[in-house]
Amino acid sequence: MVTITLPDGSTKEYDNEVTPAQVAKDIGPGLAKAAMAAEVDGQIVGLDYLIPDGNEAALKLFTKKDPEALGVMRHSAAHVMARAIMKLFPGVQLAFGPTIDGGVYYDFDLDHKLSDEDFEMIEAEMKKIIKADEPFERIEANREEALNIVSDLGQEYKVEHIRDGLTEHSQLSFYRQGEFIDLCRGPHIPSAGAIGAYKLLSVAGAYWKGDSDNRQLQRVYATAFFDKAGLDEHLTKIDEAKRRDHRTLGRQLGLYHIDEMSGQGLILWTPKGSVIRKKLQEFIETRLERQGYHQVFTPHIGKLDLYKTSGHFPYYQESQYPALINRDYMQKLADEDCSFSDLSDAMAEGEIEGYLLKPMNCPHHVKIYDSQQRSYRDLPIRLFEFGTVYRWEQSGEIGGLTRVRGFTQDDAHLFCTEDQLADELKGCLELVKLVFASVGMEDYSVRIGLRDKDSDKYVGDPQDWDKAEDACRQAATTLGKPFIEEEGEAAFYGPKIDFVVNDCLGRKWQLGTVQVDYNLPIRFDLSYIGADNQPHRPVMIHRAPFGSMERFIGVLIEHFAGAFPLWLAPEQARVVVVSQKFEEYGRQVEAQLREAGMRVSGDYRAEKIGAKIRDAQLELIPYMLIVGGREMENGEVSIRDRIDGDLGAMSVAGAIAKFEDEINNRVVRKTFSGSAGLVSRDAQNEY
RNA sequence: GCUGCUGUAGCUCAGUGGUAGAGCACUUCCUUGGUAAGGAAGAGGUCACGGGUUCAAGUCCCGUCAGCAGCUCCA
Repeated sequence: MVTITLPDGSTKEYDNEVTPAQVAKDIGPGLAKAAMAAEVDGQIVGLDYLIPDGNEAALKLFTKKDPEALGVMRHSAAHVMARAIMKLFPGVQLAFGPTIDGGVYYDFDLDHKLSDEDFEMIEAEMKKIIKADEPFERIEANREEALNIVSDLGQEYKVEHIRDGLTEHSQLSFYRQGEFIDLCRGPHIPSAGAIGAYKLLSVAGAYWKGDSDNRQLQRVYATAFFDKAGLDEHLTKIDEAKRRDHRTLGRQLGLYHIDEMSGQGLILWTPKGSVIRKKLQEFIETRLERQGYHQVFTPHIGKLDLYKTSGHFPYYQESQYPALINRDYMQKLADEDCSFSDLSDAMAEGEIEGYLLKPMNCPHHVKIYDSQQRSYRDLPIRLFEFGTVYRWEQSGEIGGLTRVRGFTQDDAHLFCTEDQLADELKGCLELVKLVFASVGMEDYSVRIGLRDKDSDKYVGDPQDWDKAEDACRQAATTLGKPFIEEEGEAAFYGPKIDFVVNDCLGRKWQLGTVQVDYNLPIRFDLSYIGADNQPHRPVMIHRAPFGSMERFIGVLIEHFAGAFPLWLAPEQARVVVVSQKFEEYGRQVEAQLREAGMRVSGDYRAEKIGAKIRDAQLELIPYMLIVGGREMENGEVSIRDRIDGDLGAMSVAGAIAKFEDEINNRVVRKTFSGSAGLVSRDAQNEY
C-alpha cells in the first residue's frame, strides 16, 4: 500500500510500489506526456523512480515549465553530448559531467583537440540522437557489477571513481540511452526528444578531480533549454554581459590602459579613470579621519630583513616579484663565482641581501607603530594608507582590473588591546557596509574564512586562532546579513571576514576584507605598556573596505554598466552648442561650471546637434547643457539628462545648484536606459 | 603555471600562398543646425615579435610575448 500526497493536498492510493509516471498517467494523459521529472519527499527523481510499497510519499510532478525539470533535462543533454562525442571520436574517456549555473559541462579525455570548429558537427550528431527520442533507462548495480560494467566499457576514470570516490555507495546506478551507458546518479528526463534547444559554448582544460598534478581533460561547456526562445534569451544575456564587461567598457570609455610593453597586469590609469579612483579615495578618506584613523605613507619597497621578519619573504616567494639584490652583495656573489643555481638556492633559503617590492603594507605600518613606545592610553591606533603592492600572480590568472600584479589597497592596520578587538572589528565592518552603500551595491555576500585545522600552513597559536575566529563570528553577526563560514579560507596569519561580489560574467571576487592577526605582533615583538605598568602584546587588524582600488573599480564599472553616478563620473557635464555661433556663450557657461568645481567639457565641432548629443550620450556623460539663441538671450542652459532626456531650460546658477546637490548627496540614480546597448536589463541588477 | 583559442589601421573586424581591405574614429573642406549619426576629400599598417619552409608568407610550421575561456593558485 502506497499513499501519494499531491501538492494540492489530494491523495492517491496504490496497492503496490508505484512510479511517478504511473501517478501522472492516472491524473491525466496530458500530464503523463508533459511530465519530465518528479520530486518525492523533497528529492528530485526520474519518472521511473519506484516509490516503495508500504510508504506515504509527497509527490510533485515537474513539467517543462518548472525550473527543476530544466536542471534534469540539462543533465540529460550532457549525456546526449557525451554520446555524440563518443560516436564522433571513438575511444574517448568520460570523466565528470554535472549541471552548473546556466548549463552543463562534461570532461573528456581524448587525443583529438576539440575546438569551436567541432561544435557544429557535435551539435548535428546530438540532433540525430534527440530526434531518435530514445528513452533514458536506469540500471541499478552493486559495486562489483558496476565495476564490471565500467571496465567492460573501458572507462578508466569511472573505474577509479567507483573505487576511490564512491566508497560509501553499496548500490550504484547507470543510465543507458541507446548504445550509450554512463555511470550516473540521475535522474533524467524520460527520453531525449524533450531537449528542445541546446548549444555548445566553449571548451577549456580542466584537471581530473581538480588537481593540477592530475592529467588535464577537455571540458566542454554547453547549455540546453526546452525551447529555442529560452536558449535565445540566454545567449542574449551572455551577449549583454559581454558588453557590460569592464574590459570592454574600460577601453570604450578610456578609463585605463594596460600596455604589453609596460607589463602584464600593471594598470595605467588614464585621466578619466583616475577621477573615479580619486573620488572614491577622497570619499573614504573623510570617513576614516572621522573614525580616528591617521594617514601614513610608506615606500614601494622595503629591505628583505623586513619581510624575513614578517614571514612574507620565506613563505610566499613564488607570489612575489624576485628580490632586488644589493649591488655590493651582487658583486660579492660574483667574486665568489656564485652560479645561478647557487643564487637560486640562496634566494630560496632567504640568505641574500636586498630589497623587495612590497607584497603587503603591514610590515611598514608595524614599523611605524613600533617607532615609539606605546601606552594602553594610545590604543587603538589606526594607521591607513592607499598602499600599492606588487604580487606575482600566475600569468593565466591575470585579466582586466580584477586580477592584476600591481594594485593599491585602501589599507589600514589597527593596533588594539584584546578587549578592544570586538569593537574595532565592528567599526571596520561598518565602514565596509558604508562603502557598498555609497555606490548602491547591495548584492554582496559575507564569508568568514576559518583555518583548515588539518593543515600546517598557518602560523600562530591554535588558542589565539580560536579566539580570533570567535571574534570574527561575533562581529559578523552585527552586520545583520547572513554570512557563511568556510574552512581553509583563512589567511596564513589569521581568520578573516571577506566581502564577495559577482562580476557580470558571474565570477566571484573578493573586495573588502577584515582580518585579525595575532601573528605579526609576535614576529615583530610589538608591545604597549598597560595600566599595570607591564608590557603587553597588541592585537592587529588588517582591513581594506574596497579591497583593491583596481578590482573595486573593475566591479564598479560593471555594476554601473559604465554609467557612473554624478559624483564619480569622469566627465560630469558637456556643453553642447546648437551651432558654432554660440561658441562664445558656450565657453562662458563651461567656465562657470568649471569655476563651481565641476568636470565639464564643451563640444564646439561643426557637427549637427543630434550628432553631438549622440556622442555625449554614448560616452555616458550624465548631463548635457544645450545652449543656443534662446538660452543665450536669457542667460540660461537647457539641461539634457542622460537618463530622462530634455529637462528644459534653467539658469546657469540653478543648474549648478542642482548638480551640486546630486554630487554632495552622492545620488545613485536608476541606470541609464538609452539605446547604447551598454545596459543589461537583468532585474536583479537594477539600481 | 596548465589546456585550448586568438593577435591585421586608434576601435570592431574581413582577408587560406601571388601588389594589404571595410565600417566607425581621426584630419581638411563644405554645411551652422534645437535634443541619438549632414556631405565630400584625405591621412593612417614592419599584418604582435623572432626564426623556419617556399620562387613567393598576413596566410603554412616552430618559438616568444600578449589577450580570451576554463582549470589550478590567490599572504
